[in-house]
Amino acid sequence: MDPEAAPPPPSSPPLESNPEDRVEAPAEAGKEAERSAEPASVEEMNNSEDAGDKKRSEDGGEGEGCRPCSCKKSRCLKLYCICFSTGTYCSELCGCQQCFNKLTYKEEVLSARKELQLRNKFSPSSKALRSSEVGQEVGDETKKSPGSALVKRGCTCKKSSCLKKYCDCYQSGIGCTIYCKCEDCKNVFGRKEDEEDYPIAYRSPYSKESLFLQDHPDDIGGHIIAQPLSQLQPPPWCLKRPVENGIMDVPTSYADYRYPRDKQLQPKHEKVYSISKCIEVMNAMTELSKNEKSLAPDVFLEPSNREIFLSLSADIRMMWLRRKLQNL
DNA sequence: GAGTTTGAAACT
DNA sequence: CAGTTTCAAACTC
Repeated sequence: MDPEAAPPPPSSPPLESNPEDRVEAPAEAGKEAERSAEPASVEEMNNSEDAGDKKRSEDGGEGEGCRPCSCKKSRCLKLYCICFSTGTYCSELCGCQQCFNKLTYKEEVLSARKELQLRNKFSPSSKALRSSEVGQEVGDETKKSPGSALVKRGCTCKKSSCLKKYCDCYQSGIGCTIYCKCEDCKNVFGRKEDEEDYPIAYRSPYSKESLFLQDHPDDIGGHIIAQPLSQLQPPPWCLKRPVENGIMDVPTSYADYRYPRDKQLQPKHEKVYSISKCIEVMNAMTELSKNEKSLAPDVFLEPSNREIFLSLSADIRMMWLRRKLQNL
């Protein structure tokens, strides 16, 4: 068979069905009201919806929040498809071909999901975590703790040393864990082998025994939560309580966190939230004027300011810093 | 942009 | 369950 040659919409079940089975109009044809006219064929559909000149913007469409895919052969009905794997429909942002992961083909999509669920495959994969929104449309299971799904699955990198985006953990900005089966792991966000080596401040607050077994609002399953190095942000759980005298307090809810407090942070804090790092990040903020940049170091004299500054997301960071500058 | 590499998913 | 193939994304040139 030639999947390139206008393969039919998948009959039920779509995933393993014979692609040569020609399928008539999509079952959810009624929903086609959204469109002015239903394409007569897949090819037409793709021509109309997946045209090469389609715009890729940050959001929009049915698959809002879905990271655009560009599947060619999977018809976006397999886990290869990032949109499908995250439980979202493909959108006009996607560059996929022969896509059936659309509301138009809801039945096919649901059928594909169901089949995977039967095989216990349709839980949010690591890919789901790459998406800005997870579990928009998938089952409750997905919504519960998507992060833990990644954690419990872990990565199995062999050649990338968990230093490239091939690694799900790395791509998600989290460290590898005991659940990972990676080889030669050098994940900069934390490594499974030598947990003792990476900064305590960057470790999960969970004890190893209880790791992944607890739910927490910010939990992504006990993984070390971190941002890409370029952003130099500490894990969010470090920010649960304000910094006092340069020592980051441990959240009360993490009372069972076993790492002794005296080992925590005092020296690490200075290192992680150093003035130089703040300035480094600030220098990259092109929107800041020279005048603002000259004043900002005064804000960074305060350790708590440094921590807040480095912890904030880029857009908020700017607002926060400007407010601080005004208050100087 | 084309070709290669990589790891996950699918298949046998 | 292990090995192989397929797939799409990441990466390199």
